[in-house]
Amino acid sequence: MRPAGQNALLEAARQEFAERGFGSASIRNIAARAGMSLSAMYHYYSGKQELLHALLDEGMDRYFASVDAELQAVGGVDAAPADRLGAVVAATTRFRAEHAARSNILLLEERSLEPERLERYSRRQADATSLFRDPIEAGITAGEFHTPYPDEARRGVIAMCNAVAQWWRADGPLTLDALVDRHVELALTLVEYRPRRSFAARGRA
Amino acid sequence: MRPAGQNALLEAARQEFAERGFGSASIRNIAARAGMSLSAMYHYYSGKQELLHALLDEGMDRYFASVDAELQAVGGVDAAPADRLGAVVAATTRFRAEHAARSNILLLEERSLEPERLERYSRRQADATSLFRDPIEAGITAGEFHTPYPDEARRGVIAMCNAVAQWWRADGPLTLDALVDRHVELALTLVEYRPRRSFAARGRA
DNA sequence: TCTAGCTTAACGATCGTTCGTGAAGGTTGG
DNA sequence: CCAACCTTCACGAACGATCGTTAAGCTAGA
Repeated sequence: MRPAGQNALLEAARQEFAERGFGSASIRNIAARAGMSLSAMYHYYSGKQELLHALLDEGMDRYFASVDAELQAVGGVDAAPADRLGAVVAATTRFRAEHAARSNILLLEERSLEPERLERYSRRQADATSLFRDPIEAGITAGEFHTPYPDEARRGVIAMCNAVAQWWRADGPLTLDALVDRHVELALTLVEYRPRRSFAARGRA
Repeated sequence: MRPAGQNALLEAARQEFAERGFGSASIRNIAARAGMSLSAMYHYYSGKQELLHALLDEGMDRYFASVDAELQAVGGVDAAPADRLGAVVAATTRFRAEHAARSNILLLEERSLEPERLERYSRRQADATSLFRDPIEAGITAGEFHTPYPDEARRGVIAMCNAVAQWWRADGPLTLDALVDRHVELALTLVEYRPRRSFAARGRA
């Protein structure tokens, strides 16, 4: 369990970074938002960079946890490719919407990381990419996805999900549940999902 | 025609903003990159904000010019919806790739604009959105696009195109021409483009 | 007594901006 | 023709403010 002060600090930094961007954010504002003095912040984090690093790490942890949970819910790695891709798209869309500030920092502030920290972050980002790549390739191998461009389709699906953090609003006309469903459908459309017909088609009209 | 010093200034600011972000960018660095003193910069632009504003305006001008040219090439507003959407997707993809720095500033630095300048920018952004919306709705009306979710499909297409500015590299494995073709195909897949069969199908096998 | 948690005060650096100056060049009035 | 004047473009120096960071010390609980 994290100390309460540390949580307040992370939350304050998240808001400040998301609103102004890392460069324009001031650690004095962050400390004030967290209800503590500037130097108290230094008791928990050794500087502005480490604050960003902690935010990115924590955001990644949460994201992977969300996707893993959704993947397990549909049966894990043994599930059908369409179900796995659907789970990843659903979890990602939901995460971008429910954690917009977190997501925007993850997506936009990569360039503010110092080189050695960027390396670690890039590794985790590659892991996130393969969450989409694996089921798409499995679907193509299984003959259920027919897109001729799996790489570009994957990038398209990821971009569609990520963009949610920038436009979706809880008080908007579209509920999150509806959006998630539509994104799953659109993703399957993009990879040209057409399930193989069973040789013994049962109960046809 | 813009003075040479002004062009050098815009180019320098574009690089600096794209690399570090508006907040972390220093106008001293920008002036140095442009090969002039800090005060000389103030002769052309009244401050950091106006530099950003000029960049965004110039970027928007160029983007609309690119799309308009591509639209005219396929026949303008009278062209078939699929051709119009294809033209917009092609022009946008190409612009994001060929003007990555410009595009990233357009896409990421909106939040650094002061309120009154943001208003103008948002208006132009809405115009850009309707470049995609109009042909998609025309395609649905014409019975050629069958997606049940035109709004989300539009957002997906736009996000796919925009993401190009963040990942495509000229020295990568994928040529720009090939990427443009694939994006057009993927966009038409996403809106579920299925051209109406002619009542008088000619020359069928 | 020790330490975790927090304070105020201050450091040097850099920030965006402003000021005063002046060289160069064209324009105008006599 | 010349002198006065204006505009354009550029410079170095300095402004006050804010930046990230550090130092030294206080306080309460174990």
